[in-house]
Amino acid sequence: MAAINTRTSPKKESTIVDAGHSFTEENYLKTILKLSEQSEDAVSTNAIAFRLGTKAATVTDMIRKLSQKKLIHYKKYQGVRLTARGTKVAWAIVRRHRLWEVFLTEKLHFKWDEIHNIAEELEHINSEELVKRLDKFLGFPKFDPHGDPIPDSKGRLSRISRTTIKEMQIKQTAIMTGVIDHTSPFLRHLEMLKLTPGKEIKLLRMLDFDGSCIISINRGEETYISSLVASNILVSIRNEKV
Amino acid sequence: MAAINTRTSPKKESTIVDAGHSFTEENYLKTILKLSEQSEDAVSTNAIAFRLGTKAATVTDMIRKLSQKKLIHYKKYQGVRLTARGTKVAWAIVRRHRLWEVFLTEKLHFKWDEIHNIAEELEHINSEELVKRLDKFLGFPKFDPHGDPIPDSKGRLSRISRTTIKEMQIKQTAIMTGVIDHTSPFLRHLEMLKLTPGKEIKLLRMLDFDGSCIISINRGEETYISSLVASNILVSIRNEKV
DNA sequence: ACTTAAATTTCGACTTGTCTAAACATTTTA
DNA sequence: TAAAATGTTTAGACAAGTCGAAATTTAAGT
Ligand SMILES: [Mn+2]
Ligand SMILES: [Mn+2]
Ligand SMILES: [Mn+2]
Ligand SMILES: [Mn+2]
Repeated sequence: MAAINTRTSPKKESTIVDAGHSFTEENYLKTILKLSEQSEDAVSTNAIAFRLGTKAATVTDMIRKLSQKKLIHYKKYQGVRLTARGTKVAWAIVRRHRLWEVFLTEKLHFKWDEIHNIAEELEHINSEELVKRLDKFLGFPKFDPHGDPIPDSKGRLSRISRTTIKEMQIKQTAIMTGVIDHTSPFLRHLEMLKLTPGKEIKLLRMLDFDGSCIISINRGEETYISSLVASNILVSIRNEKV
Repeated sequence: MAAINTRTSPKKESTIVDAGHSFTEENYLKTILKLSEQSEDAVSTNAIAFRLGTKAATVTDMIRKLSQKKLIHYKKYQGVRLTARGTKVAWAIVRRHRLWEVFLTEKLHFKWDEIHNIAEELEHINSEELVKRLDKFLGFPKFDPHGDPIPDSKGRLSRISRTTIKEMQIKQTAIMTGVIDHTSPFLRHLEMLKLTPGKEIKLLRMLDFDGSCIISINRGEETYISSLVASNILVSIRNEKV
């Protein structure tokens, strides 16, 4: 299970600011960003190791390196936080990932559960110009196929208020704008139900004893979804402030 | 000048046949293919080292590895040749490279001298399905932006007879179908002259004392090109057998 | 043939990214 | 607050890819 992925970019061109991170470094940065979003606390060694499928010892080494490069703040045993620079670099990677995901679905017609792994590789192609042109080619999309926001070239990202179906009021209407669970089985299930970002969802009933929901999609017939499914679907309710 | 590029693909999916070559291995295979095309002889260690910007010692190591994997034939001090399998793998990489080049020019509007380095990275994204869909998206192109043939998914490639302008007869007409020199300065020079694949070229005069040529492009006004330029432009003359 | 010269391989050695086992620090929990 | 559990770092090793220097082999020259 050795998933090695090294690259010492000899890119002398590219942006002066921040070029030359290996595949591996980039994956660590992205992972730390993801984990940072999930809680205020510093990100733990174990959490990183788990998400990356490596061991804690390995993470400690990389943490040292990233810290030396001033991409993360680190004090022994205290976990890590991205620096301003690290944050910028990490978002740039996420931007590339999500733009490629749009490309794969919109242009190559991949299904939304097939794109993640390919984008996981494409995101490391490190050319400022490539990303700029890809963005334009795709029409400057604001969200990826899973409903996640794509930061613009300056790192600004459209934040919209999102809750799960579970938190909706009965008879309330909302637009589906994303998923929490990104795994293939879940995505395929949603596709089967024709429950994809952009659809209008009205919560008709929520069953007391197991929390499952009856909804209508685009004002069509009633659809039953389990509590688990409902709690993994993100929706935006009109007229809501962030 | 350490241009490292490692990857041990943990791809368990993908084609059963031939997956799981590192970036580095792929670059060696492609290089050996290129050098094989330039002469009948076995490819020498030094030639590979030179093209890859590495040292002979390094090449010897990789050669052993590739040989062990049955991708090349190798006897000490005798140079290497691709096996049937190695040839297939190498052409698949070339195919990906050239398809991405088409994408970069046709869809992202890169100039033909800017695409090589980016394609050099994209070619290693190893997904059968991705390449298949990209090919379709691009309309199954037969040639890349430099006029080089793109093998189809079975490895078949359209061979057309090509010579340089220097070998044309006076008053003869031909279609530009490629370049020998692929460097940026040369490509930019040709672009400035509007001398790109597809153009109709008529050789009007060839000067004796320095071999420079006067040609017309698409029946337009006369254009002067040096002997060096003429010898680096590939053309196809109608009604010629391979 | 015998002696150079050139190309190739072998021999340590270094860098990245990884792992296991053992040591050390911080938290829990009784 | 002291012992136990959990989390993190250190130490030693390994595979991949690379290099310089030295040893070998093949090719050339006379
Ligand atoms: Mn990745
Ligand atoms: Mn996504
Ligand atoms: Mn390459
Ligand atoms: Mn090309």
